[in-house]
Amino acid sequence: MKTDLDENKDLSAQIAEAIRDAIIGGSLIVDQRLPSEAELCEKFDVGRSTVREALKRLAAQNLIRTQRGASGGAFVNRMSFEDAYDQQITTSTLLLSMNSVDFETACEARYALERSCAPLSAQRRTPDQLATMRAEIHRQSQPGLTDEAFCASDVAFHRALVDGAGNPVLSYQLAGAVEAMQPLMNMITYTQRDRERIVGLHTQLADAIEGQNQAASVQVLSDLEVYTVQLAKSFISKSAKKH
Amino acid sequence: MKTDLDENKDLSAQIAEAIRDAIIGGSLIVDQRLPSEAELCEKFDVGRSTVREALKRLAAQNLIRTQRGASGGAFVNRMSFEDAYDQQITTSTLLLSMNSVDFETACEARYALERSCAPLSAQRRTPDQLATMRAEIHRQSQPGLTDEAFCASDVAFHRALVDGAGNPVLSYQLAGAVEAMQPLMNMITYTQRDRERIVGLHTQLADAIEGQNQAASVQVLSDLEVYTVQLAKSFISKSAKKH
DNA sequence: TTGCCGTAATTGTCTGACAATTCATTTGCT
DNA sequence: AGCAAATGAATTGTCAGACAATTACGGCAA
Repeated sequence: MKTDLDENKDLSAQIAEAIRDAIIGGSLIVDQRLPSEAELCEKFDVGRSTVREALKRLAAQNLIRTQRGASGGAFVNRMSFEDAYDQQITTSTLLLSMNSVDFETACEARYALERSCAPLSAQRRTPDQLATMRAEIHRQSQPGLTDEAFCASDVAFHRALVDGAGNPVLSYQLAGAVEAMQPLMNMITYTQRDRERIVGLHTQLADAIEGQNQAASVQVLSDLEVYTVQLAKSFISKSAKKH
Repeated sequence: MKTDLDENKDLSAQIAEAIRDAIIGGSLIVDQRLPSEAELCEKFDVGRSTVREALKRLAAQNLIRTQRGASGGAFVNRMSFEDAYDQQITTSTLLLSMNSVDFETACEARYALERSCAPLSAQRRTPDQLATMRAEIHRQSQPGLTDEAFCASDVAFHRALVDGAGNPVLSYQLAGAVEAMQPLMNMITYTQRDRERIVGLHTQLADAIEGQNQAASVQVLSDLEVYTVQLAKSFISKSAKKH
């Protein structure tokens, strides 16, 4: 564990970085116990609050967990796929909302990534995943569904598609792209006709996946992208007219 | 800013979450100043150390920055693409190293994602990005290059390819996939013959991108994936034999 | 053997103090 | 008047000490 420092930053940031490097570099193994706060105080020659702030920084990144009591302490956390999903979604969402990424750019990225999963999903999707897709399509056809619920179902549908590729690394990478778009999609109001069209495309997609037709699955996703962009454009021009 | 709490967690975690939600939800705008630590103490009715630990958690996620002095304080940070890159890479690296994701799975994800960028890159790559690709190919041909430097150049080459798509969201998403693979790739030793083969494929890829040949660029990436997996397999069996 | 209790270790929280930094204001000198 | 230096106030950074809460462990008694 390195104990030297980068100048001009908080002590707590320097200490957090040193420990972080030790974890990433492998000198601290998963589930290994870090020295107690008191020991870290001595080691780095700082007060306890400084050490604690450093540990909280690491905890915020899911790098460690803490436990109270005797034989408690801070332990190196195994980075779970679930934790990684969450971080990725938070980061992606903020990135899209705070950098005024235009809808088209985000949409292009999302569908490009999704198209990379489609062929794999056509090969490998489980019956369960296929059933999820069908169930979400059914939900999307229900009249009286709020726009928000429609969007949520849309996300669930695409999640199932992505998970169908059976590659957890892909699922993780895609989580951000798909979920982070939801706030943007939520701003759109869907007419009955829009929904019918989307449900139609989703059905085509599910059919392609069920029939293991890779080319068709990719093609439908492209169609869906075109339609989504068109929807967003007409929605934007409509709300511009109201002004 | 919500002040209610989820039970059974640290106070500092609850407070951090409340503020985080406020930022994500938009009640706190970019560059807006948070209340001072003293004010937050009153607002949440906790001690100063608790508030500080909460703020450090947020700082660790690049959600806020702090400044000392009068008219200092904590300010909502604009999530930059650069910050997001870094977080992505750290998370992805830990995910791969701590979950014993097998090489083939990681590789499949990486090339699937990269193939989704290739057609766009063929359309839009700037001369500058093309020049970067050529330069890295040249570097990779140099004899006497260490394996590590060869890998680093490989990453730079693929980064240029991905950036060629001209979609910052894609670049951000891909950063993790490409860079997080590097530690895994670094474990492989490349013979002269291996390098020649890889340089050959890189050249084909650069040619396809230069000639705006989308289909070819995708095909070369598939070839590269097959070859990489084969390399890794033979390397693994070799090091198994040594045991 | 089993259950209870006390002790020690460790993190969680609070309080108070001082240092360091930054900005605004005032003071003093020319 | 104008400018420079000193002063003061607000704020975060760090430290020290105390106590609470939680947990593991060992000893003791029924």
